Amino acid sequence: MAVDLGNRIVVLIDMDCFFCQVETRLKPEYAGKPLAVVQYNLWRTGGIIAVNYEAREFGVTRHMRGEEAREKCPHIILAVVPGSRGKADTSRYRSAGREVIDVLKKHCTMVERASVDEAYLDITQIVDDQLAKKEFDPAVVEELKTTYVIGHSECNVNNEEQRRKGLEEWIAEAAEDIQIQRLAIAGRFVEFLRQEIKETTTFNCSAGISFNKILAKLACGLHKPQKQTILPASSVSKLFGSLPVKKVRNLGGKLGDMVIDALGCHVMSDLLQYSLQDLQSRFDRKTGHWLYHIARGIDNEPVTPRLVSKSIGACKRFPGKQTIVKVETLRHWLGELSSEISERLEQDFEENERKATSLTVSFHYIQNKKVISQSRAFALTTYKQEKIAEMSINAVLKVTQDLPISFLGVSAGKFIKSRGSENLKKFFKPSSSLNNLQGSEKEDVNNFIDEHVELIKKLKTQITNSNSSNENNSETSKNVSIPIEQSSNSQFCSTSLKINDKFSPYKYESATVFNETVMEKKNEPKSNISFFVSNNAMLKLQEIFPDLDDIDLDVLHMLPMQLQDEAKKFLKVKGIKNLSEDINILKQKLSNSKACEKQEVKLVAKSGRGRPPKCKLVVSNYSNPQTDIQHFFIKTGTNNKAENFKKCLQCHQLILTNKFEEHNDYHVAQNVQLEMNSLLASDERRKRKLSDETFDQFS
DNA sequence: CATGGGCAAGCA
DNA sequence: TGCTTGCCC
Repeated sequence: MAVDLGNRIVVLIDMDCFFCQVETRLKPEYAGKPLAVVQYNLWRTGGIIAVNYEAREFGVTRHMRGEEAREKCPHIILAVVPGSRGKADTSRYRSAGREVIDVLKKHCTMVERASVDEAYLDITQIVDDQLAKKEFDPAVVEELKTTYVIGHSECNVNNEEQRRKGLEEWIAEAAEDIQIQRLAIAGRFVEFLRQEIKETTTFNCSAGISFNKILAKLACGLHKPQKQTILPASSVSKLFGSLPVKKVRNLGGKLGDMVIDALGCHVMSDLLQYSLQDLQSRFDRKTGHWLYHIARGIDNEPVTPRLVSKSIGACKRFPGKQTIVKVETLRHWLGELSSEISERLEQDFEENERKATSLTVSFHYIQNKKVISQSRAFALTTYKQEKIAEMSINAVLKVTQDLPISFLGVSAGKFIKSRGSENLKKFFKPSSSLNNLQGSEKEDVNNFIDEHVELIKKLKTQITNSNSSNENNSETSKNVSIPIEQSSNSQFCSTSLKINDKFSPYKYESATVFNETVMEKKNEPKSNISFFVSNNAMLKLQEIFPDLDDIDLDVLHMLPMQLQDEAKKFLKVKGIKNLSEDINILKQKLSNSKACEKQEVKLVAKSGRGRPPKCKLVVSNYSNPQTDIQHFFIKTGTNNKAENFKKCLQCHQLILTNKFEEHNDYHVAQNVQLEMNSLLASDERRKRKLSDETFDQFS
């Protein structure tokens, strides 16, 4: 029978025993041997946080101490998480996780980083495009070399014969079933992705392929490691007939216990007997609604494109005898935690061009033998370690006085884009490095300014006009842009500024020497400001001149030769007439989008091979993707009629027809933003040291 | 004496 | 904003 779970194809990519793989890449001699990763190793040989599959054979699991693991498996290797500032530091795994994300984002625009080693992908468009382009060929079965299909082989067993037989049995029905075709094409694509990950990072992973996040996640876990699993809609009911409630994402904790205890539901299909009203009365409205639908395999949570985390934090527990009782000790640890996040925030600023604006200090203290958890949040105006530490210490002491402290955490979040506007002025204004420039360089810069000052003023006027129609003082805004090019193989020509850490707004006071950061072209001479030329990026003139009415000559003097050349090229091909046309289109777009609150107009230089570059305008934004996009979605429980909705081809959500255009703008903007981020980040990473890492084959 | 460190999101 | 829950390794 036909089971409709919607038209999305959602994938979860999940690295196999990730921390173990990272350690094995560093020390290839670990390959093939039982291995666990522990945090700390003084007390009972540390706590195990990851176990490889060789060690699992011996019954070693997480939640064990290193000691216990040694009892079960005497030859086990216990790799210790690096220690820094007196605490475990997991940055090694975070950057390894980024490598994986970098591979994924090359092949898919809708990637949501769900954890350090997991990502959800919405590949609906990719699959349907492929299927539209080329008729389905059952021979794809030959490319599904590590694919299992639920309902056609036993779960939790990796048996090649069974796998192959089940797969062929399933594919045999493909001719009459478009959903089989779609999933098979998806499977082939995911095989490809996993192979790409393997080749570029050495890491193995598993994947789940289905119609939504919950099912993809579920499927992924059923044939680990190094396998991928397709969960067709028609197999859901059978699977749920024996699937323990707690195996489903979000039901692994207290809610799952409540479902079991209050309803006596032990497997998912037990939930089917309850009506929506039943569930909503026993739980809250939202939870009841979710339970009712998830019991039927329905989950509408969209894959929200996001490659970076929303917060950066560091914390440490001080259990038992280690509880902090002296102010001195408190100062020490908050100093260490502040130091770590300060460093990580600076790095994040480099990689992601954003600034955290909020700092939250969390702490647990003990009063009357009870642990009390509290947190305090502040505006974050500096990344200076001393300031962060001072704020944190004051906040904690104010509450705890002399009470013992068992936990400390510092976390920064509420990021805003740091490009453009006043932040750059801050970097440059106090700079004394102008003196470091050679005479000829100065001259070049001055010529550049003279040549283009009129043009810049005109641009400024246009930009201001465009912005004034949408004045709003909200600090968040929305990304709205005009598509630059649909075809994927078209060439773009662009230049973008990249500020390295010495330019951080929080460090500029002490920055007198500027490091060079040249991306893409490795042998370029050193310069004060880094930049890159890419074949598919965009020129962002306003980043160079954030406030065109208030150009600080010192700023312009600092422009490197390469940038000047690029800028000249750009400005020569740039015509005001062209620009004003684009601004008109832009204005029209903006007036349609009431969610757009604060715009920044940027120039995008586009050039095809053998034809002159052309300019387009892009309005870029500072926004929170979730909150913005969700306002377009259907509110469940409202009585909207089907004809009022239109389906979005990008995220496959039903959108209110009258919001559709706005919604679409969102995606366009998001894609541009993602592209920019990805370019900046990958170039940044390329220059980062990888020397201590080895790329030998993982077992 | 004790998995620990780390993320995201929901709720009031 | 502060607190809790859930999940990852």
